[in-house]
Amino acid sequence: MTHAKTAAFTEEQQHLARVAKALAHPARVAIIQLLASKQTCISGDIAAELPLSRTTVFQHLQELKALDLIRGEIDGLTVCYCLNTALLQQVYQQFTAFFIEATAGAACGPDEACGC
Amino acid sequence: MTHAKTAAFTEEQQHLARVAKALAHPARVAIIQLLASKQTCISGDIAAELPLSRTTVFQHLQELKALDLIRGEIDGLTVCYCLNTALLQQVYQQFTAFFIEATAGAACGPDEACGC
DNA sequence: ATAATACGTCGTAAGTTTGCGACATAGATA
DNA sequence: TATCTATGTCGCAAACTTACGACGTATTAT
Repeated sequence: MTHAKTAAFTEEQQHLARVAKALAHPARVAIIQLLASKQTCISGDIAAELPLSRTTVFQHLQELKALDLIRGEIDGLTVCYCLNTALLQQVYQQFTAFFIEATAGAACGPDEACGC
Repeated sequence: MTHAKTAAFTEEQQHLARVAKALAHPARVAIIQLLASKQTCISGDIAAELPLSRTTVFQHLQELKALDLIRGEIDGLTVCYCLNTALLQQVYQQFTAFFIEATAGAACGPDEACGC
C-alpha cells in the first residue's frame, strides 16, 4: 500500500482492499482458478502452466500465501499448493456485503444524468 | 499492471484483475461506500471526508472513473460524483462467479493438510 | 557419496502507485 | 470587472510491484 496512509481507514476497508489487491493481477487470478480446477492439489509446476518464469510465479504464490488464501504443504521433494476454501468463502461474503451496499443507493443510470 | 505480461492471460482474468485493482486501496473502497451512503450524489468535497489531500482524492476518483465505476456530472460550479450501479452489479456477478468457482473445488481444511 | 530434481532466496532493473504542493481554469458573485 | 470558490492539471519524490537470472538448499535416486 505504497506510501500509505492506510491507518486512517477502517479495518474493514483495509481488509477489503488487501484482498482485492491479492486479486489485482491476472496471474494471481489464474493461479486461483488453476488450483480450483484441479481435483488434487497441485505441486509447484504451476509455473509450467503460466506464461511467467518460475521465480515470478513463486512470488505471486507467496503473496497469496501471505493472506492465507492458499496453503503450501511440503511433501518430500514437491510442494502441494491448494486453496483455503474456508477463507475464500469468508472473503466472498465480505465482497458480497460491499457490493450489495454499493449497488443499493442512489446512482446514475447507464447514460442519463443523476438528479443532483 | 506493472511491467505487465498481461496479454498472455484471458480477457476474463484481466478484467477481474482490473476491477480488483480498483478496489485495492482503502481510499477507493471508502469513496465507493461514501457515494453509496449519501442519498444525493456528492461533489468534490469527498476530500473533506477522507484523510487525504484533495489532489490525491481526485486521483483516486479518476481511477474509478476510468473504469466507469463512478460518473461525474458538472453542475455549475460543483461536480456530482455518483456510482454506476449497473456496472457495479455486473462486476458483482463476475466476482460471484469467480468465488463460486474457487470455493467449489478441492481444498485444505482450516488447519489440516490436504490429501495430496 | 554424487548427481539430479524441485523449491526457495537474493539482488536488481524497470515500471507503476501514492501523495502532495503549486499552478491553471472556469463558473458565480459582489 | 475583480474576486472568490470549486475543480482540474502538472511535476516530482518516495515507496511498491513485477519480472527474471543466478545462486542456495534439501530430498530423492544412482
